[in-house]
Amino acid sequence: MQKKKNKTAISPTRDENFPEWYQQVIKAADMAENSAVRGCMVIKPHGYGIWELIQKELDNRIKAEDVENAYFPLLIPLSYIAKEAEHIDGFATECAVVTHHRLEDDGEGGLKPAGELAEPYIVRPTSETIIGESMAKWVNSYRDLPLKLNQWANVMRWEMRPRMFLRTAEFLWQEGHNAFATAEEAAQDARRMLEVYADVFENVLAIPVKRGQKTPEERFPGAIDTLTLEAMMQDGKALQACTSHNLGQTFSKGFDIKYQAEDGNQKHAWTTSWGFSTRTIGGVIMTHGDDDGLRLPPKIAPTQVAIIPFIRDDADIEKLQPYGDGLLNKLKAKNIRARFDLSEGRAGDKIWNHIKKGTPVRVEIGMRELEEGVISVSRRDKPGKEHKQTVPVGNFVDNIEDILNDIHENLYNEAKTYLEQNITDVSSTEELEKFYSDQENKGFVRMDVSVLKDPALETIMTKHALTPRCIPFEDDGKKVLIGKSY
RNA sequence: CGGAGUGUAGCGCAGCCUGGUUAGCGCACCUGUUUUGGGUACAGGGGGCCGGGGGUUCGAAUCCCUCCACUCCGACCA
Repeated sequence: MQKKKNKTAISPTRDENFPEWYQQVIKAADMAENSAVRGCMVIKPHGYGIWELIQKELDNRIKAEDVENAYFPLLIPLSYIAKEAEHIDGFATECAVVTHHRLEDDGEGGLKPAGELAEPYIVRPTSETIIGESMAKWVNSYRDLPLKLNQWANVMRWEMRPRMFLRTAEFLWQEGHNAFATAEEAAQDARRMLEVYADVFENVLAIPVKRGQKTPEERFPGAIDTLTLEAMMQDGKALQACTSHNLGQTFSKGFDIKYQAEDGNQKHAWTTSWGFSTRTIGGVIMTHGDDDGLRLPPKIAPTQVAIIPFIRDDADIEKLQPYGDGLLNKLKAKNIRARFDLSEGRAGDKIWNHIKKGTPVRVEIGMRELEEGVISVSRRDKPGKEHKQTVPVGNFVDNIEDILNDIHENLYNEAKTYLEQNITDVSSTEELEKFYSDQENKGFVRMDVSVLKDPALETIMTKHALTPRCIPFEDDGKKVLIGKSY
């Protein structure tokens, strides 16, 4: 009867043990599980359904920026990545390397690699190099620019410490790669694509973010400028959500992406790259989840409205089925992702399953509702049956978009309040030290950007595992946010 | 890759220290009855290479060695 004592569907609670809570939410929501390969996960239908919805939203926005989708190979010749010193420096330690192309009998009942490759391939950790190689071929004149490409792909980084969604050895993402004739265009592009990401975070995922610039030490290997969105998880740690890089001429020089300008001279292009990954799903969990599990913002909920029948006997089903189907069809006609759950099983269990999976709206129908032409509506963002409301079917159908929007707003505002309340202004390194020495304190600290040149900073940062998260645009580059991060 | 911990049924755990019947419990699952509006109740039942390999022993979930995986704290990173 332990479950009855627990008022929460997930144990431990966030307060008791946040990392363990995170794992349990993923399990309870049936989103993903570990695979036989270290650091790699199986994304189950509910987790992948969320990713597909995120993809659709982001892909539409990317296309609206006149970027075209393409696909580049998984394997990259070793020589490509070796062309750019800074780049290889950043990724060398986490590259998977393909050295053979055949298997043969090892004489002991097993198999061994054979057919050693003359030049090994690496499994892409990112694709700047192989795309740069193509761009060099495709760009001849200033008329070929800008060239804007995106690919949806998997990449592999051999991580030392994998965590579901947040840091897996293989992950899914989109990587955009744009090339321009001028430095200004590239700089603007990096900033614009960051804004596309911010739009997805705020208006699709309901996650508030701080837009800003990375410090030089935190830049992407090979970038001259890295822009980031930093989100705050419910344990006060930062999650670097997305990054957009101004690569300057690093890769255009490394791969000879040259064009003939109007004046007839050969010039190197200016490039950007920008990525958004499945890590985001981890951000959704840690931003919105509660002690009953996942809470999904409606725009990425595979099921937005779950209709759950309360059946006493078989005679009920005959009457409730048309009632539920009627509601289901009306919702579908409005492009609401609704499901009518007529499967065998107890209504209470179905309710809890939807709670754990984060379904935004639950509708209960029974003989009681049927007789009065009403339904009972519960919202995942307002837990507890005291918030359950009984409304006429027509009224509910008319207002469903508003309800979903309201849930989105509510989740966003809750997270926004948390973010702002957990940013503390601090004016000296002594205060910084004092702040993080108190275990009760969490979140980000905001300091004058000049602190980055203070020799006293590094010791404190190392001691408390802090990093500069970003130099936010909203403070005109005068401030820096510091915090612990994932 | 360093430090710490954990691997026993789908999930959560006990048993291990002090080796010895058919390896237990709760939830989930199956059958039946009973119930039905935030996880009904009772009864019966199915499901385990006790993470893998090696060793010690008459005998290993239990002791020793060694791999592997997972989790946490770091270093590194989306």
